[in-house]
Amino acid sequence: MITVDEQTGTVEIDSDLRAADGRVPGRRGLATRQKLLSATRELLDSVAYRDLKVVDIAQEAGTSPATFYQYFPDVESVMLALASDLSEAWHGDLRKLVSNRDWDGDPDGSAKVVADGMLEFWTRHKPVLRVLDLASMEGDLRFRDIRTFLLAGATSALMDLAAERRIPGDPMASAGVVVGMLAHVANHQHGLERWGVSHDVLVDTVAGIIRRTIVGLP
Amino acid sequence: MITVDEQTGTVEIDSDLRAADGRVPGRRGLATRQKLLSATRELLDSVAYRDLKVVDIAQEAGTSPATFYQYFPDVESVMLALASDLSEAWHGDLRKLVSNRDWDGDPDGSAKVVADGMLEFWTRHKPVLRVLDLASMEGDLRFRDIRTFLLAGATSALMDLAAERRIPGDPMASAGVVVGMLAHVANHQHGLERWGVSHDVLVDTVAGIIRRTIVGLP
DNA sequence: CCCCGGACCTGACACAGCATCAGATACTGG
DNA sequence: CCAGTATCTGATGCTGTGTCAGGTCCGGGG
Repeated sequence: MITVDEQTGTVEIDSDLRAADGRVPGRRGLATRQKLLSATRELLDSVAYRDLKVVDIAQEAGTSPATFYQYFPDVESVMLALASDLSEAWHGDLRKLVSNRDWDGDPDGSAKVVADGMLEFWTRHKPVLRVLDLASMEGDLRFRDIRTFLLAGATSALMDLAAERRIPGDPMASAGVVVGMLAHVANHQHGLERWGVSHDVLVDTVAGIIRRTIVGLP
Repeated sequence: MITVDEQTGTVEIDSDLRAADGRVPGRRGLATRQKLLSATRELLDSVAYRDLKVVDIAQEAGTSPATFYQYFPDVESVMLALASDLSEAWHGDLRKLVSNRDWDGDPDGSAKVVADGMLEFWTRHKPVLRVLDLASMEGDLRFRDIRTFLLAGATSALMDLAAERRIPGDPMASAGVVVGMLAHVANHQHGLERWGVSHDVLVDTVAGIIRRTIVGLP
Protein backbone atom coordinates (compact mmCIF):
# COMPACT_ATOMS: atom_id res chain seq x y z
CA MET A 1 0.00 0.00 0.00
CA ILE A 2 1.42 3.37 -1.05
CA THR A 3 -0.08 6.65 0.11
CA VAL A 4 1.09 10.06 -1.04
CA ASP A 5 0.30 13.12 1.05
CA GLU A 6 -0.23 15.90 -1.51
CA GLN A 7 0.48 18.70 0.96
CA THR A 8 3.70 17.52 2.57
CA GLY A 9 4.81 15.40 -0.37
CA THR A 10 5.45 12.54 2.04
CA VAL A 11 5.20 9.10 0.58
CA GLU A 12 3.95 6.62 3.10
CA ILE A 13 4.43 2.99 2.29
CA ASP A 14 2.52 0.38 4.26
CA SER A 15 -0.15 2.47 5.95
CA ASP A 16 -0.76 0.11 8.88
CA LEU A 17 2.49 0.59 10.76
CA ARG A 18 2.33 -0.24 14.43
CA ALA A 19 4.59 0.60 17.35
CA ALA A 20 5.65 -2.22 19.66
CA ASP A 21 2.62 -1.73 21.93
CA GLY A 22 0.11 -1.70 19.06
CA ARG A 23 -0.28 2.07 18.90
CA VAL A 24 -0.57 3.74 15.49
CA PRO A 25 2.31 6.26 15.48
CA GLY A 26 1.55 9.93 14.92
CA ARG A 27 3.65 12.57 13.25
CA ARG A 28 6.28 12.68 15.99
CA GLY A 29 6.54 8.91 16.17
CA LEU A 30 6.93 8.54 12.44
CA ALA A 31 9.70 11.13 12.50
CA THR A 32 11.56 9.09 15.11
CA ARG A 33 11.08 5.95 13.07
CA GLN A 34 12.47 7.77 10.07
CA LYS A 35 15.46 8.97 12.07
CA LEU A 36 16.19 5.36 13.01
CA LEU A 37 15.99 4.30 9.37
CA SER A 38 18.33 7.08 8.28
CA ALA A 39 20.75 6.38 11.09
CA THR A 40 20.90 2.75 10.02
CA ARG A 41 21.53 3.65 6.39
CA GLU A 42 24.18 6.09 7.50
CA LEU A 43 26.01 3.61 9.73
CA LEU A 44 25.93 0.95 7.05
CA ASP A 45 28.29 3.10 4.98
CA SER A 46 31.05 2.52 7.45
CA VAL A 47 30.28 -0.54 9.58
CA ALA A 48 29.85 -4.13 8.50
CA TYR A 49 26.30 -5.51 8.66
CA ARG A 50 27.44 -8.10 11.14
CA ASP A 51 28.66 -5.38 13.51
CA LEU A 52 25.62 -3.17 13.26
CA LYS A 53 24.22 -2.89 16.81
CA VAL A 54 20.95 -1.53 18.16
CA VAL A 55 22.86 0.65 20.62
CA ASP A 56 24.78 2.35 17.85
CA ILE A 57 21.72 2.94 15.69
CA ALA A 58 19.89 4.47 18.64
CA GLN A 59 22.83 6.70 19.49
CA GLU A 60 23.28 7.82 15.85
CA ALA A 61 19.57 8.67 15.76
CA GLY A 62 19.93 10.64 19.00
CA THR A 63 17.66 8.39 21.01
CA SER A 64 17.78 5.36 23.29
CA PRO A 65 17.77 1.60 22.60
CA ALA A 66 14.40 1.31 24.32
CA THR A 67 12.93 3.71 21.78
CA PHE A 68 14.40 1.66 18.97
CA TYR A 69 12.36 -1.32 20.17
CA GLN A 70 9.20 0.79 19.99
CA TYR A 71 9.54 0.81 16.22
CA PHE A 72 11.49 -2.28 15.23
CA PRO A 73 11.84 -5.71 16.84
CA ASP A 74 15.50 -6.00 15.73
CA VAL A 75 18.14 -4.70 13.31
CA GLU A 76 17.09 -7.13 10.60
CA SER A 77 13.63 -5.54 10.53
CA VAL A 78 15.13 -2.12 9.91
CA MET A 79 16.95 -3.57 6.93
CA LEU A 80 13.70 -5.10 5.74
CA ALA A 81 12.03 -1.70 5.94
CA LEU A 82 14.92 0.05 4.17
CA ALA A 83 14.97 -2.55 1.42
CA SER A 84 11.22 -2.46 1.07
CA ASP A 85 11.16 1.33 0.79
CA LEU A 86 13.90 1.23 -1.82
CA SER A 87 12.07 -1.41 -3.76
CA GLU A 88 8.77 0.47 -3.80
CA ALA A 89 10.52 3.69 -4.75
CA TRP A 90 12.62 2.36 -7.61
CA HIS A 91 10.72 -0.58 -9.04
CA GLY A 92 9.01 1.64 -11.60
CA ASP A 93 12.03 3.77 -12.44
CA LEU A 94 14.17 0.74 -13.18
CA ARG A 95 11.51 -0.55 -15.52
CA LYS A 96 11.36 2.80 -17.28
CA LEU A 97 15.14 2.90 -17.53
CA VAL A 98 14.80 -0.09 -19.86
CA SER A 99 11.49 0.55 -21.59
CA ASN A 100 11.76 4.30 -22.27
CA ARG A 101 14.56 3.75 -24.78
CA ASP A 102 14.71 3.87 -28.53
CA TRP A 103 16.01 0.35 -28.98
CA ASP A 104 15.36 0.34 -32.72
CA GLY A 105 16.90 3.69 -33.54
CA ASP A 106 19.91 3.58 -31.22
CA PRO A 107 20.48 0.13 -29.71
CA ASP A 108 24.08 0.81 -28.64
CA GLY A 109 23.25 4.10 -26.98
CA SER A 110 20.25 2.53 -25.26
CA ALA A 111 22.29 -0.37 -23.92
CA LYS A 112 24.83 2.10 -22.60
CA VAL A 113 22.22 4.21 -20.86
CA VAL A 114 20.78 1.12 -19.23
CA ALA A 115 24.19 -0.12 -18.12
CA ASP A 116 25.16 3.27 -16.76
CA GLY A 117 21.81 3.83 -15.06
CA MET A 118 21.78 0.47 -13.33
CA LEU A 119 25.37 0.83 -12.16
CA GLU A 120 24.62 4.29 -10.87
CA PHE A 121 21.52 3.12 -9.03
CA TRP A 122 23.30 0.16 -7.47
CA THR A 123 26.29 2.22 -6.45
CA ARG A 124 24.14 4.90 -4.84
CA HIS A 125 22.26 2.38 -2.73
CA LYS A 126 25.04 -0.14 -2.29
CA PRO A 127 24.92 -0.49 1.50
CA VAL A 128 21.27 -1.51 1.56
CA LEU A 129 21.46 -3.53 -1.63
CA ARG A 130 24.35 -5.70 -0.57
CA VAL A 131 22.49 -6.68 2.59
CA LEU A 132 19.42 -7.36 0.47
CA ASP A 133 21.58 -9.56 -1.72
CA LEU A 134 23.14 -11.45 1.16
CA ALA A 135 19.84 -12.11 2.87
CA SER A 136 18.31 -13.27 -0.41
CA MET A 137 21.20 -15.67 -0.94
CA GLU A 138 20.82 -16.93 2.60
CA GLY A 139 17.32 -17.97 1.65
CA ASP A 140 15.29 -15.39 3.55
CA LEU A 141 12.05 -15.25 1.60
CA ARG A 142 11.01 -11.81 2.82
CA PHE A 143 14.20 -10.29 1.41
CA ARG A 144 14.05 -12.40 -1.70
CA ASP A 145 10.54 -11.20 -2.48
CA ILE A 146 11.62 -7.61 -2.07
CA ARG A 147 14.60 -8.18 -4.35
CA THR A 148 12.40 -9.89 -6.91
CA PHE A 149 9.94 -7.00 -6.87
CA LEU A 150 12.71 -4.41 -7.19
CA LEU A 151 14.15 -6.11 -10.26
CA ALA A 152 10.92 -7.42 -11.75
CA GLY A 153 10.21 -4.31 -13.79
CA ALA A 154 13.59 -4.08 -15.42
CA THR A 155 13.79 -7.83 -15.89
CA SER A 156 10.42 -8.20 -17.55
CA ALA A 157 11.09 -5.19 -19.78
CA LEU A 158 14.35 -6.80 -20.91
CA MET A 159 12.56 -10.10 -21.33
CA ASP A 160 9.93 -8.55 -23.59
CA LEU A 161 12.67 -6.93 -25.60
CA ALA A 162 14.50 -10.22 -26.06
CA ALA A 163 11.27 -12.04 -26.91
CA GLU A 164 10.19 -9.44 -29.50
CA ARG A 165 13.51 -9.73 -31.24
CA ARG A 166 13.42 -13.53 -31.25
CA ILE A 167 16.89 -13.71 -29.73
CA PRO A 168 18.09 -17.32 -29.57
CA GLY A 169 17.78 -18.82 -26.09
CA ASP A 170 15.31 -18.31 -23.27
CA PRO A 171 14.28 -14.64 -22.87
CA MET A 172 13.52 -14.99 -19.17
CA ALA A 173 16.89 -16.53 -18.45
CA SER A 174 18.71 -13.95 -20.57
CA ALA A 175 16.98 -11.05 -18.83
CA GLY A 176 17.56 -12.52 -15.37
CA VAL A 177 21.23 -13.15 -16.01
CA VAL A 178 21.77 -9.68 -17.47
CA VAL A 179 20.11 -7.98 -14.51
CA GLY A 180 22.13 -10.13 -12.13
CA MET A 181 25.31 -9.25 -13.96
CA LEU A 182 24.55 -5.55 -13.62
CA ALA A 183 23.99 -5.94 -9.90
CA HIS A 184 27.16 -7.91 -9.41
CA VAL A 185 29.34 -5.61 -11.45
CA ALA A 186 28.07 -2.60 -9.56
CA ASN A 187 28.80 -4.28 -6.24
CA HIS A 188 32.33 -5.24 -7.21
CA GLN A 189 33.14 -2.15 -9.22
CA HIS A 190 35.80 -1.14 -6.76
CA GLY A 191 37.47 -4.54 -7.03
CA LEU A 192 37.49 -4.36 -10.82
CA GLU A 193 38.90 -0.86 -10.76
CA ARG A 194 41.76 -2.21 -8.68
CA TRP A 195 42.55 -4.49 -11.58
CA GLY A 196 42.81 -1.44 -13.78
CA VAL A 197 39.34 -1.43 -15.29
CA SER A 198 37.97 2.12 -15.40
CA HIS A 199 34.32 2.96 -14.88
CA ASP A 200 33.84 3.92 -18.53
CA VAL A 201 35.38 0.72 -19.86
CA LEU A 202 33.17 -1.23 -17.47
CA VAL A 203 30.03 0.50 -18.72
CA ASP A 204 31.01 -0.20 -22.32
CA THR A 205 31.71 -3.86 -21.58
CA VAL A 206 28.43 -4.36 -19.79
CA ALA A 207 26.55 -2.43 -22.46
CA GLY A 208 28.11 -4.72 -25.06
CA ILE A 209 26.83 -7.79 -23.25
CA ILE A 210 23.33 -6.32 -23.00
CA ARG A 211 23.45 -5.46 -26.67
CA ARG A 212 24.46 -8.96 -27.77
CA THR A 213 22.32 -10.87 -25.26
CA ILE A 214 19.08 -8.93 -25.41
CA VAL A 215 19.01 -6.92 -28.61
CA GLY A 216 21.10 -9.10 -30.89
CA LEU A 217 23.55 -7.98 -33.55
CA PRO A 218 22.40 -6.27 -36.78
CA MET B 1 52.35 -16.50 4.75
CA ILE B 2 52.65 -12.97 6.10
CA THR B 3 50.80 -11.99 9.22
CA VAL B 4 50.63 -8.49 10.64
CA ASP B 5 49.70 -8.11 14.28
CA GLU B 6 47.47 -5.03 14.39
CA GLN B 7 48.16 -4.37 18.04
CA THR B 8 51.93 -4.70 18.27
CA GLY B 9 52.55 -3.86 14.64
CA THR B 10 54.77 -6.91 14.38
CA VAL B 11 55.12 -8.40 10.94
CA GLU B 12 55.45 -12.13 11.18
CA ILE B 13 56.66 -14.05 8.18
CA ASP B 14 55.95 -17.61 9.11
CA SER B 15 53.99 -20.39 7.52
CA ASP B 16 53.18 -21.94 10.89
CA LEU B 17 49.89 -21.35 12.60
CA ARG B 18 49.90 -20.05 16.15
CA ALA B 19 47.48 -20.55 19.01
CA ALA B 20 46.34 -17.54 21.04
CA ASP B 21 49.27 -17.83 23.46
CA GLY B 22 51.91 -18.13 20.73
CA ARG B 23 52.28 -21.92 20.94
CA VAL B 24 52.72 -23.90 17.74
CA PRO B 25 49.76 -26.32 17.78
CA GLY B 26 50.48 -30.04 17.61
CA ARG B 27 48.46 -32.76 15.96
CA ARG B 28 45.72 -32.66 18.57
CA GLY B 29 45.47 -28.88 18.48
CA LEU B 30 45.30 -28.79 14.71
CA ALA B 31 42.50 -31.35 14.82
CA THR B 32 40.52 -29.11 17.17
CA ARG B 33 41.13 -26.14 14.92
CA GLN B 34 39.89 -28.18 12.01
CA LYS B 35 36.79 -29.23 13.93
CA LEU B 36 36.04 -25.57 14.59
CA LEU B 37 36.42 -24.76 10.89
CA SER B 38 34.12 -27.61 9.89
CA ALA B 39 31.58 -26.72 12.52
CA THR B 40 31.49 -23.17 11.19
CA ARG B 41 31.04 -24.33 7.61
CA GLU B 42 28.32 -26.70 8.77
CA LEU B 43 26.41 -24.08 10.72
CA LEU B 44 26.61 -21.60 7.87
CA ASP B 45 24.36 -23.88 5.83
CA SER B 46 21.48 -23.16 8.13
CA VAL B 47 22.14 -19.96 10.08
CA ALA B 48 22.64 -16.44 8.76
CA TYR B 49 26.17 -15.06 9.00
CA ARG B 50 24.92 -12.29 11.24
CA ASP B 51 23.58 -14.84 13.73
CA LEU B 52 26.64 -17.05 13.80
CA LYS B 53 27.86 -17.07 17.43
CA VAL B 54 31.07 -18.31 19.01
CA VAL B 55 29.04 -20.31 21.54
CA ASP B 56 27.25 -22.22 18.78
CA ILE B 57 30.41 -22.98 16.82
CA ALA B 58 32.10 -24.29 19.97
CA GLN B 59 29.11 -26.44 20.82
CA GLU B 60 28.83 -27.81 17.27
CA ALA B 61 32.53 -28.67 17.41
CA GLY B 62 32.03 -30.39 20.76
CA THR B 63 34.21 -28.00 22.72
CA SER B 64 33.99 -24.81 24.77
CA PRO B 65 34.05 -21.12 23.80
CA ALA B 66 37.34 -20.70 25.65
CA THR B 67 38.90 -23.28 23.34
CA PHE B 68 37.57 -21.41 20.34
CA TYR B 69 39.57 -18.38 21.39
CA GLN B 70 42.73 -20.48 21.51
CA TYR B 71 42.56 -20.78 17.74
CA PHE B 72 40.66 -17.76 16.45
CA PRO B 73 40.24 -14.23 17.79
CA ASP B 74 36.63 -14.04 16.51
CA VAL B 75 34.10 -15.49 14.08
CA GLU B 76 35.29 -13.26 11.26
CA SER B 77 38.73 -14.85 11.46
CA VAL B 78 37.26 -18.31 11.02
CA MET B 79 35.60 -17.07 7.86
CA LEU B 80 38.89 -15.61 6.74
CA ALA B 81 40.54 -18.99 7.25
CA LEU B 82 37.76 -20.87 5.47
CA ALA B 83 37.84 -18.47 2.55
CA SER B 84 41.60 -18.55 2.40
CA ASP B 85 41.70 -22.37 2.38
CA LEU B 86 39.08 -22.46 -0.35
CA SER B 87 41.00 -19.95 -2.37
CA GLU B 88 44.30 -21.83 -2.10
CA ALA B 89 42.61 -25.12 -2.92
CA TRP B 90 40.67 -23.99 -5.96
CA HIS B 91 42.63 -21.15 -7.50
CA GLY B 92 44.47 -23.56 -9.80
CA ASP B 93 41.48 -25.72 -10.64
CA LEU B 94 39.39 -22.77 -11.70
CA ARG B 95 42.19 -21.63 -13.98
CA LYS B 96 42.41 -25.11 -15.50
CA LEU B 97 38.64 -25.22 -15.93
CA VAL B 98 39.10 -22.41 -18.44
CA SER B 99 42.50 -23.16 -19.95
CA ASN B 100 42.25 -26.94 -20.39
CA ARG B 101 39.60 -26.56 -23.06
CA ASP B 102 39.64 -26.97 -26.80
CA TRP B 103 38.38 -23.48 -27.56
CA ASP B 104 39.22 -23.72 -31.26
CA GLY B 105 37.70 -27.13 -31.90
CA ASP B 106 34.59 -26.87 -29.76
CA PRO B 107 33.94 -23.33 -28.52
CA ASP B 108 30.31 -23.93 -27.62
CA GLY B 109 31.02 -27.10 -25.68
CA SER B 110 33.94 -25.41 -23.92
CA ALA B 111 31.83 -22.44 -22.90
CA LYS B 112 29.22 -24.80 -21.53
CA VAL B 113 31.74 -26.80 -19.52
CA VAL B 114 33.11 -23.59 -18.02
CA ALA B 115 29.64 -22.29 -17.20
CA ASP B 116 28.59 -25.58 -15.67
CA GLY B 117 31.83 -26.02 -13.74
CA MET B 118 31.79 -22.55 -12.27
CA LEU B 119 28.15 -22.82 -11.26
CA GLU B 120 28.83 -26.19 -9.68
CA PHE B 121 31.83 -24.88 -7.77
CA TRP B 122 29.98 -21.84 -6.54
CA THR B 123 26.94 -23.81 -5.51
CA ARG B 124 28.97 -26.38 -3.59
CA HIS B 125 30.77 -23.70 -1.59
CA LYS B 126 27.98 -21.15 -1.49
CA PRO B 127 27.89 -20.54 2.29
CA VAL B 128 31.53 -19.51 2.45
CA LEU B 129 31.52 -17.72 -0.88
CA ARG B 130 28.58 -15.49 -0.12
CA VAL B 131 30.27 -14.28 3.04
CA LEU B 132 33.45 -13.75 1.05
CA ASP B 133 31.41 -11.70 -1.40
CA LEU B 134 29.70 -9.62 1.26
CA ALA B 135 32.92 -8.85 3.09
CA SER B 136 34.61 -7.91 -0.20
CA MET B 137 31.75 -5.56 -1.02
CA GLU B 138 31.95 -4.05 2.43
CA GLY B 139 35.49 -3.08 1.58
CA ASP B 140 37.42 -5.51 3.77
CA LEU B 141 40.77 -5.77 2.01
CA ARG B 142 41.72 -9.13 3.51
CA PHE B 143 38.61 -10.73 2.05
CA ARG B 144 38.94 -8.85 -1.20
CA ASP B 145 42.48 -10.08 -1.70
CA ILE B 146 41.37 -13.65 -1.09
CA ARG B 147 38.53 -13.25 -3.56
CA THR B 148 40.84 -11.71 -6.11
CA PHE B 149 43.30 -14.58 -5.76
CA LEU B 150 40.55 -17.20 -6.02
CA LEU B 151 39.27 -15.73 -9.27
CA ALA B 152 42.58 -14.52 -10.68
CA GLY B 153 43.39 -17.78 -12.45
CA ALA B 154 40.09 -18.13 -14.23
CA THR B 155 39.92 -14.42 -14.97
CA SER B 156 43.37 -14.16 -16.49
CA ALA B 157 42.81 -17.31 -18.54
CA LEU B 158 39.62 -15.79 -19.93
CA MET B 159 41.43 -12.53 -20.48
CA ASP B 160 44.18 -14.22 -22.50
CA LEU B 161 41.54 -15.97 -24.53
CA ALA B 162 39.74 -12.73 -25.30
CA ALA B 163 43.02 -10.96 -26.11
CA GLU B 164 44.23 -13.74 -28.45
CA ARG B 165 41.02 -13.57 -30.38
CA ARG B 166 41.10 -9.77 -30.65
CA ILE B 167 37.56 -9.52 -29.34
CA PRO B 168 36.34 -5.90 -29.49
CA GLY B 169 36.47 -4.18 -26.09
CA ASP B 170 38.80 -4.47 -23.14
CA PRO B 171 39.81 -8.11 -22.44
CA MET B 172 40.38 -7.51 -18.73
CA ALA B 173 36.97 -5.94 -18.28
CA SER B 174 35.26 -8.66 -20.31
CA ALA B 175 36.88 -11.42 -18.30
CA GLY B 176 36.14 -9.73 -14.98
CA VAL B 177 32.52 -9.13 -15.86
CA VAL B 178 32.04 -12.70 -17.09
CA VAL B 179 33.54 -14.19 -13.93
CA GLY B 180 31.40 -11.88 -11.81
CA MET B 181 28.32 -12.89 -13.74
CA LEU B 182 29.04 -16.56 -13.10
CA ALA B 183 29.41 -15.90 -9.40
CA HIS B 184 26.22 -13.91 -9.21
CA VAL B 185 24.15 -16.36 -11.21
CA ALA B 186 25.32 -19.23 -9.03
CA ASN B 187 24.42 -17.32 -5.90
CA HIS B 188 20.96 -16.43 -7.10
CA GLN B 189 20.23 -19.66 -8.94
CA HIS B 190 17.45 -20.50 -6.53
CA GLY B 191 15.80 -17.14 -7.14
CA LEU B 192 15.97 -17.57 -10.91
CA GLU B 193 14.55 -21.08 -10.67
CA ARG B 194 11.60 -19.60 -8.83
CA TRP B 195 10.97 -17.51 -11.93
CA GLY B 196 10.81 -20.72 -13.90
CA VAL B 197 14.36 -20.81 -15.25
CA SER B 198 15.73 -24.35 -15.06
CA HIS B 199 19.35 -25.15 -14.30
CA ASP B 200 20.00 -26.36 -17.84
CA VAL B 201 18.56 -23.27 -19.45
CA LEU B 202 20.64 -21.16 -17.11
CA VAL B 203 23.84 -22.95 -18.07
CA ASP B 204 23.04 -22.50 -21.75
CA THR B 205 22.31 -18.81 -21.31
CA VAL B 206 25.50 -18.17 -19.39
CA ALA B 207 27.53 -20.28 -21.83
CA GLY B 208 26.09 -18.18 -24.65
CA ILE B 209 27.29 -14.99 -22.99
CA ILE B 210 30.77 -16.44 -22.45
CA ARG B 211 30.83 -17.54 -26.06
CA ARG B 212 29.89 -14.13 -27.43
CA THR B 213 31.89 -12.04 -24.97
CA ILE B 214 35.14 -13.99 -24.81
CA VAL B 215 35.37 -16.22 -27.87
CA GLY B 216 33.41 -14.21 -30.39
CA LEU B 217 31.12 -15.49 -33.10
CA PRO B 218 32.45 -17.35 -36.17
C1' DC C 1 -4.09 30.06 30.40
C1' DC C 2 -3.98 25.81 32.53
C1' DC C 3 -4.46 21.23 32.85
C1' DC C 4 -5.31 16.54 31.28
C1' DG C 5 -4.91 12.35 28.63
C1' DG C 6 -2.66 9.98 25.44
C1' DA C 7 1.55 9.68 22.66
C1' DC C 8 6.21 9.23 23.26
C1' DC C 9 10.58 8.39 25.60
C1' DT C 10 13.94 6.26 28.76
C1' DG C 11 16.34 4.41 33.17
C1' DA C 12 16.70 0.25 35.19
C1' DC C 13 17.07 -4.49 34.89
C1' DA C 14 17.64 -9.50 33.71
C1' DC C 15 19.74 -12.15 30.60
C1' DA C 16 22.69 -13.81 26.35
C1' DG C 17 26.99 -13.77 24.15
C1' DC C 18 32.01 -12.05 24.18
C1' DA C 19 36.67 -12.49 25.65
C1' DT C 20 40.25 -13.61 29.16
C1' DC C 21 42.86 -16.16 32.42
C1' DA C 22 44.29 -19.21 35.95
C1' DG C 23 44.25 -23.66 36.96
C1' DA C 24 42.74 -28.54 35.80
C1' DT C 25 43.35 -32.32 32.56
C1' DA C 26 45.36 -35.18 28.91
C1' DC C 27 48.89 -36.62 26.11
C1' DT C 28 53.92 -37.87 24.95
C1' DG C 29 58.73 -38.92 25.27
C1' DG C 30 61.89 -40.91 28.12
C1' DC D 1 55.35 -44.72 35.36
C1' DC D 2 56.54 -39.88 35.64
C1' DA D 3 57.63 -35.09 34.18
C1' DG D 4 56.67 -31.66 31.29
C1' DT D 5 54.14 -29.48 28.11
C1' DA D 6 50.09 -29.17 25.08
C1' DT D 7 45.36 -28.64 25.49
C1' DC D 8 41.05 -27.66 27.61
C1' DT D 9 37.59 -25.26 30.53
C1' DG D 10 35.05 -23.04 34.70
C1' DA D 11 34.78 -18.73 36.51
C1' DT D 12 34.38 -13.99 35.63
C1' DG D 13 33.77 -9.09 34.04
C1' DC D 14 31.99 -6.75 30.30
C1' DT D 15 29.08 -5.44 26.11
C1' DG D 16 24.85 -5.63 23.83
C1' DT D 17 19.76 -7.31 23.90
C1' DG D 18 15.08 -6.88 24.90
C1' DT D 19 11.30 -5.52 28.45
C1' DC D 20 8.76 -2.79 31.52
C1' DA D 21 7.15 0.64 34.64
C1' DG D 22 7.11 5.09 35.12
C1' DG D 23 8.49 9.76 33.48
C1' DT D 24 8.16 13.60 29.91
C1' DC D 25 6.06 16.07 26.18
C1' DC D 26 2.32 18.06 23.61
C1' DG D 27 -2.14 19.49 21.74
C1' DG D 28 -6.89 20.32 22.65
C1' DG D 29 -10.82 21.22 25.76
C1' DG D 30 -12.34 23.87 29.64
